Amino acid sequence: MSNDTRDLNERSLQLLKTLVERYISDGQPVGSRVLSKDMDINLSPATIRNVMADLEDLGLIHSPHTSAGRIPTVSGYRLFVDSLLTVKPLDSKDITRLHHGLSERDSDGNMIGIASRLLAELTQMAGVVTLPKKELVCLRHIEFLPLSHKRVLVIFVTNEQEVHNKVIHTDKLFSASELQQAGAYLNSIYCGRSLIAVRAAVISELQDAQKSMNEGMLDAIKMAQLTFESDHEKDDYVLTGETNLMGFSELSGRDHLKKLFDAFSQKQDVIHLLDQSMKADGVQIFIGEESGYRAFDQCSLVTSSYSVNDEVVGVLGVIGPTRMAYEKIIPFVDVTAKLLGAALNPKTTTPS
Amino acid sequence: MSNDTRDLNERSLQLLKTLVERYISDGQPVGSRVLSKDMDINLSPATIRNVMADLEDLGLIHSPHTSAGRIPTVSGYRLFVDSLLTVKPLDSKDITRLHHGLSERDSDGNMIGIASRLLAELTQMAGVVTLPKKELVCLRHIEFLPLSHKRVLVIFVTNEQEVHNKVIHTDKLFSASELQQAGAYLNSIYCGRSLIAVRAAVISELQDAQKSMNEGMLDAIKMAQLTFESDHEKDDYVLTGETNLMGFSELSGRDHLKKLFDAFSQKQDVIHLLDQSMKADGVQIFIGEESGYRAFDQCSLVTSSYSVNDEVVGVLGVIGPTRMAYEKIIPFVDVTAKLLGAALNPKTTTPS
DNA sequence: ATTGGCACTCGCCTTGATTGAGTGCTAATT
DNA sequence: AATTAGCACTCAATCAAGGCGAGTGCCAAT
Repeated sequence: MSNDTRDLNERSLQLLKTLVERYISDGQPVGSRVLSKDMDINLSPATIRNVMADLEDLGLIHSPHTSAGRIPTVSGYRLFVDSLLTVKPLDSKDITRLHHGLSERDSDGNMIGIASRLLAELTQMAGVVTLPKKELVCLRHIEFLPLSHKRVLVIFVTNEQEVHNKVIHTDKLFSASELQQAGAYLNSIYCGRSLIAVRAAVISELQDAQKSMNEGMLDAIKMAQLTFESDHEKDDYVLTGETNLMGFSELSGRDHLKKLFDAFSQKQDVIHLLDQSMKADGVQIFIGEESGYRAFDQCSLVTSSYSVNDEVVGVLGVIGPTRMAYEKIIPFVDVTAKLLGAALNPKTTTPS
Repeated sequence: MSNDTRDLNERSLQLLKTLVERYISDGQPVGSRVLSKDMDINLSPATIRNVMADLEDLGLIHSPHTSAGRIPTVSGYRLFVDSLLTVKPLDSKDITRLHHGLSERDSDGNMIGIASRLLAELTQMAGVVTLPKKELVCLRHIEFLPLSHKRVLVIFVTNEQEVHNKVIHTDKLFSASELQQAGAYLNSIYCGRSLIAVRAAVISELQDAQKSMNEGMLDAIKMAQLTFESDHEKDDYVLTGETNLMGFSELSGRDHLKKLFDAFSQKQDVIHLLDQSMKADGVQIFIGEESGYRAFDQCSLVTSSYSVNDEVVGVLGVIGPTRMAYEKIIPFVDVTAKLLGAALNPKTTTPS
């Protein structure tokens, strides 16, 4: 038979849609009988069976065994979300919750964590939000405090109110006041620039030899170099509601669950996956094996990048079983991303 | 029959010990035959059976069903760990790992996290470490940065190098330099005192009305009050290696696992449990239902408080199935607690 | 093109028989 | 009096067989 979806007529698509919807809501393989009752058009089970046979040939659905109904394959889900889906408007309760949670007032500063918790709580699945990427993060304040053994505690604030800290080892011993001066100096020249820019500037300063710098300035630059030298704070994300995933029977095979949670704490695979969504803007979906990571074989990931000042700075999303209510999750993720972007935008802060 | 453990003679205890050890290593109910082969003293299975019947009457062991061997009850485990255990010296590899990980050099500052990870990794169970309690935490540095809308970002450093931050809402608008002065003022008077002490001092200052204070000082005190007013940072802990627990078949009932992980993310129950260990010093053990929390029915918790300057400041421990190798875990937790305490002690830092 | 009919497949559940590990009890032995 | 051997008994686990039912595929009729 053909394996081109163009062979599908309107009715077949409608049928596939109904089947996927039914399977998503019931979790049971759906047979020709129930499908015939579920469909708008009246068709006998026999006809349905013929159509389903075609859909199976196209690899859109399949039977777990001879005498069970059909369930969507990954391609089936894919076609469904790409072309058949009728997105539902957001629940008004959810909208209020999102607005309330993501209004910059009352925030304890950690918007990322809040967004993640909201995603998890309102979808009853796992919510994930990446930290905004560093290129877009600009330095607001930096400061040094002395520790024992020629170590120095660096505290720096980025964007509005994100506080970071790091311990660096210096060549020589500095007094508190020396360190304070160094901080003041660095603040005066680098404040407001992006971390990437600061790193570049620092390196070039050091290479240009010490032309017109006094020793204090040089020490300050050196410390800045130590502070920003590596990706001291790797790409990272906040993941919450993992436990929600334990409720889904399709994920609850023991080794499966362990693989999944291990992947969560390794972080690496999740990061790669989220990075891919970074490029495209708008909502993106990975269904089952599409992700390419074994641990997520039975999961779908609905993501959206979020932007500040029309520049993509991060990704957020929801992780759940492939059998999830895409028509609700997709707009939900979309809206959350937009609201988070707005909440992070310093210009747009609503006048009080 | 009697229900007093004094009825137990040496041989019965030896037998119980062997039984528990065997069950811990195999995970199977242990019968009279294997036990007879496992014991030092040569006894026939029949004799063993008689003794086991006594132990069962005392509630120390029980049969899951008529024709299975016996497994220890909670009381059985309790007697075992209290009186029968022969603790094994720590593996030398583990000692090196601990020393290496908890030496203050190379630390990225977060000793608590490191300790937790070490506990989890070396025991292959879950590791938990509470943050040091606040009474013992002293203020080292405080600083304010302006945000939009009359909000102020407070950054303060406690102990050596722990950085905290919080957003407070102020009555009026402050300039960056006003805030800087306020910070300098507060540093000059409160630096080195414990957070509790600072809070008390701030409150009394405010009550004493503004005797000889200028407006700047008053504003500074007010901000300090906002910063330290509540338990802004609740008792908290760092838990790692949760996924290790998914490997144990005895915990892997789906709802059970969910309850457990929910308890972990609620944090509340775990905190209560850990608080109890705070009082006693030295190693403490909760076996199965002893904890009083349903979620931990199948778990044991081996904890030890850790101290800085002979003062208990926190608790760490290991969470695993009741069937765990207590003879190794107990000394392990003990040593880790001592090393963490030493690592946190500012006086004891080894000279470089 | 659609539908009814029918044989067929196969997972699921129940039943029943078998096995084997382990017990409790009693009577014999030390 | 303590220990042991012997024996009947219990009960989970395993397996095979059979019935049930949902659902299919195909064919012939509409």
